[in-house]
Amino acid sequence: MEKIDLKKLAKELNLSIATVSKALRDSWEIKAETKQRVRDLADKLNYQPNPYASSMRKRKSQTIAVVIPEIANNFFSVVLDGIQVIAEKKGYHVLTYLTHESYTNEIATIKHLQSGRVDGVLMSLCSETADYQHLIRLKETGMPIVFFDRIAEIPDCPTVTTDDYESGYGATEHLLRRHCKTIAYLSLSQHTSINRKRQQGYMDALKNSPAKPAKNLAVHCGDENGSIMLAIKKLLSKKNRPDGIFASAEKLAIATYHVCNDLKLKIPGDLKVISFSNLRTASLLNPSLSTVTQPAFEIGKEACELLFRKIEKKSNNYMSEHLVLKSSLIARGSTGLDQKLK
Amino acid sequence: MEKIDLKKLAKELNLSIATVSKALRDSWEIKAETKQRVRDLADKLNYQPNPYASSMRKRKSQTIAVVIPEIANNFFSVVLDGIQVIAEKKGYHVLTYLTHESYTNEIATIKHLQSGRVDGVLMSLCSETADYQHLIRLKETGMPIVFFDRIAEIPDCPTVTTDDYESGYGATEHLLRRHCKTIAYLSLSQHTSINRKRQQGYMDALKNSPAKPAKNLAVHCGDENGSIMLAIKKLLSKKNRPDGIFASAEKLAIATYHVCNDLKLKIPGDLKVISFSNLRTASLLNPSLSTVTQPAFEIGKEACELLFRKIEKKSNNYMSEHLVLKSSLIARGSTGLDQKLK
DNA sequence: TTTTTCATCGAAAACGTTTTCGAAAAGCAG
DNA sequence: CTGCTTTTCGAAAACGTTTTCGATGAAAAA
Repeated sequence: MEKIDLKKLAKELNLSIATVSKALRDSWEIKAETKQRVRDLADKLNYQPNPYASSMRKRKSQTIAVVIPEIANNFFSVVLDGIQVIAEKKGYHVLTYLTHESYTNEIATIKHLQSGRVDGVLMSLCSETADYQHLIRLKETGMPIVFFDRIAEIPDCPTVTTDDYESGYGATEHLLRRHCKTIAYLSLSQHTSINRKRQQGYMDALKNSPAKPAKNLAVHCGDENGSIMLAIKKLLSKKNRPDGIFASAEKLAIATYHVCNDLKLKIPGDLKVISFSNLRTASLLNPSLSTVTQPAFEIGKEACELLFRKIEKKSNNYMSEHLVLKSSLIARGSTGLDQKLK
Repeated sequence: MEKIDLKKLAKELNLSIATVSKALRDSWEIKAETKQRVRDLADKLNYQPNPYASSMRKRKSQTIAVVIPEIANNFFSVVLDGIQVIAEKKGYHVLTYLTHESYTNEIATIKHLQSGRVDGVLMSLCSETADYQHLIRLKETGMPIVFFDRIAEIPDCPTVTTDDYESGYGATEHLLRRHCKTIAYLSLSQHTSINRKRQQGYMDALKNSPAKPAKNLAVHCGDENGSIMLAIKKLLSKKNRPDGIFASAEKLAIATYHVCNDLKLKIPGDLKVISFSNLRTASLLNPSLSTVTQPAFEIGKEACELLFRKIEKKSNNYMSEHLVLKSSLIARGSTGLDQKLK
């Protein structure tokens, strides 16, 4: 089964390579009968054009890159699903790169992306990233970039986010309404854009509360399981431990559940918990987990569509678009009324 | 920021393109001093070789494809993680394609892969696939293919699987030991390789049981949530409904939990449940879910390493490798003793 | 000195497309 | 029949690399 290319088709048909090429892309220069002959043989021999030769000549790769911190994560995997759906519809191919929350990985990946391997980049920053120089350089090469969720504040870069400030405010307010007196805010890193907004929402909700809780407790736990468990265990072992936790990432809530099991703390009796999460099993947990759920699939789709708009006509790259989708707060057992007495 | 290529470097350095190219790949033909000059300028101008030009000339794309049914799935996303880790280590790029459990999608994707876009393919079949002609054709073009989990029985194709028969046997045995009298087996599709083996294990375990349950109940639920819920609800509404369920996919167990909530059935009191699953929150569910857990990350890594062995030396493609990893059965609350009386 | 070897580099072909431009043939009007 | 347009096709350049092979000059051997 030898590789079949334009030259072979041309020889077989007694045509030139140019004619075969044009026939296959349905050019008006070629008469209908010839087109049919070419297509028939191409189908018969199962001709598949070499995408790299085509990319080189057209200077378009029909490929986009998705750069994300991790893939084994309910949020990112669903976002990727949304991206794939749109990309496939457009006939584009998707290269994924994982930074594993490492800044140096992110830099290396971004640097490589200058090579022309892709026509555009969809990206969510890693938790360590505090400097955007590498991204600015990439952007200056003319590469279309769309950020989602963990965005970089770069001029003229479209973004797709959720209403993080409002969600943070709402989640905190929810805990306050459930009579929490001391509410801790848990995050992976203080560097990310989403953390800044969610934490600000948390702080403002506390400030505006009539109860006026004394202080605000923001704990940045790092992104590895070990440090997370340690930080939470330390937090919940203090004499005046919080009675409410607002986790800004799913794994923080999971860790909180485990720590509570260890420390024999009852949720929601001793501690109420609400978390940003896309867990499909949130309602089946013990107790069911109150969540702020982001529309991950839509985020992926919207970000991808925004990217294609950038790719297809660079004209409007002076007006940048910032799409903000709404998360939904779903109250469940983990912030329910005290069940200790049951 | 204009694109910088070999020609620009060559002109700047008063060298030929050939020399610059060879210097950058550290050829022995070029003297050390020249190499240094070239590298310095390349670094300074942030030169990134065009991968498509390189791919064309070398007839190697440094890219592999991963074809999977879905990505928003704990198992497949972790497998992908393992794949990415190995691929990145090898300097390879990863294209992912989702079939969304559709046979026609799978065919279209596989057909496109004949184009030379990738050097190898990692694949898990979609649930509808019962015919392997498209895969055989791809293989006959010389494309290295490694199957994992849902494999195709094709001669000389390496596979990475788990001990599905033994796990199916073990899970069923576990339910029997927990005094289940009527055990149902739930699957998405009867076509997949894993289903055949797991179901065989289930049936053999029933046959070898001293209690000798009357019949075996295998229910193929389809892969969409609607049909799954319907099938399970129907199963659990029968007069002589089963008192044990062995789910061969995570989403089947989730659906079972929801149906039990609807029908006011208690797990494990009225119904014991064990499931193939990679849920990280299995232990936090209500009740905690007994699982057969596959080593997803290792599956991804091993499959990818197998693929690279195929890519790097085609010599040993007569001896095919079939790797079988062990799943682990973790007994939890959902198959615990009757708690109805508590 | 002449011949051989070695070290270093460049010219050019090749990878498989796409596209520009010109050529040939055919149709048409005058 | 002549001049013009239209239709249909092919030659060749280009995309940015890699690699083969030959050229050059200098050093080593004769």
